[in-house]
Amino acid sequence: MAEGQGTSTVGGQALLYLTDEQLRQGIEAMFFAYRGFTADPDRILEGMSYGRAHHRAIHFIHCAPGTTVNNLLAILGVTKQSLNRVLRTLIEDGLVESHVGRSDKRERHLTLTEAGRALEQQLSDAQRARMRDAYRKAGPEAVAGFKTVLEAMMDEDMRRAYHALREGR
Amino acid sequence: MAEGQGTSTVGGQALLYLTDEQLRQGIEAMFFAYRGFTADPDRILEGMSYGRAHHRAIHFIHCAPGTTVNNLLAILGVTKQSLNRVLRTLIEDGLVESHVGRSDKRERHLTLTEAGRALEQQLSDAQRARMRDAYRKAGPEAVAGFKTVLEAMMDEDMRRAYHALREGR
DNA sequence: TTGGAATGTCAACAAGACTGACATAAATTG
DNA sequence: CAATTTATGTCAGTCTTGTTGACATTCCAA
Repeated sequence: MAEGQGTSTVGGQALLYLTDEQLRQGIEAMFFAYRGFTADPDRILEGMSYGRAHHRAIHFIHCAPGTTVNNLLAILGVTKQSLNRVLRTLIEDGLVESHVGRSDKRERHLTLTEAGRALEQQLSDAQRARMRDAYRKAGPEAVAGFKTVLEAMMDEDMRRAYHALREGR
Repeated sequence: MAEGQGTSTVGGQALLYLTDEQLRQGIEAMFFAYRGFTADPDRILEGMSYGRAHHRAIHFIHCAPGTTVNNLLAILGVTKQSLNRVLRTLIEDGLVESHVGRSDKRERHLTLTEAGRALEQQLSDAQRARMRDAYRKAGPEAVAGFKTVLEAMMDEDMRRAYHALREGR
């Protein structure tokens, strides 16, 4: 049990006394942890004229190869104009390929090229390394709790997107 | 124990078999959860010509009233010029007050005005409500694990800042 | 007392988000 | 078949928030 976190048991169910101070602590932990979470890929990307936006696109194209622009838009939660700028540079630079859809020719299906996969690997290696270290330090029960809380924190539609990605694999 | 998370016990210590896929899952959970985490304050701020940067400044000035610009800079991890723009508008709009330091006149000490405290309250109410719901859904053990992993994910200097805030209260 | 370090401000610029308008091509519907 | 809707791409302009460079003020130490 975490220190300073009041609990009691009513009808066999543990309850939490959540003070504002405890919630604030969680909010700040989230803020600082997210900075750490993005720090390594950011460092790699800086100087190669890419940013976090490119990283996100590359990540999700890797996860769902052949995904459409519209699909990616929904996952990333940005406008098509914004995504398009990023995709254009990635395609120009030969990291992403865009193929006209077979059945629906309006759609463009996006995949990583060999070079794209190499960069994806480099970025996700760095991010996974930090994640792995954190998981190791914290231990398996903490990791399970971590994922449970994160999922509860998502909006409904993001939770759907999150699970959809998982099932698609 | 979370599903699909292999564990074994060696010398009394639980070990994790962390596949790339499991780590990726954590990475995506972090991405989607952070979106949810910032969604409510973002909604409140949109239309009042403030953004996330203003929220962060207000949050940490509230936590550490009388803090200096330099101090805030270290916590937020941005350049002083970037912070200054945000502070200037907050001061112009009467949400933040800046007082020249007594002992060191180079320093400016920052505090929230009444109006600033009101906005802070509104923003953090929204964010805490989401946090509280997530904590309730997940349960006390999950919350403990959540905080443990987040802390392990921070950079060393952010962890220091995080603990310093806690002690200062 | 003088030069450097610390602190904060102003100006200009870049990345990446946004909106709105519009073009094109393909699919769908009446 | 004609009209509409859908998926995508593009241009122009704006906003937020990050950056660097230049500079003023204040403090401190040699």
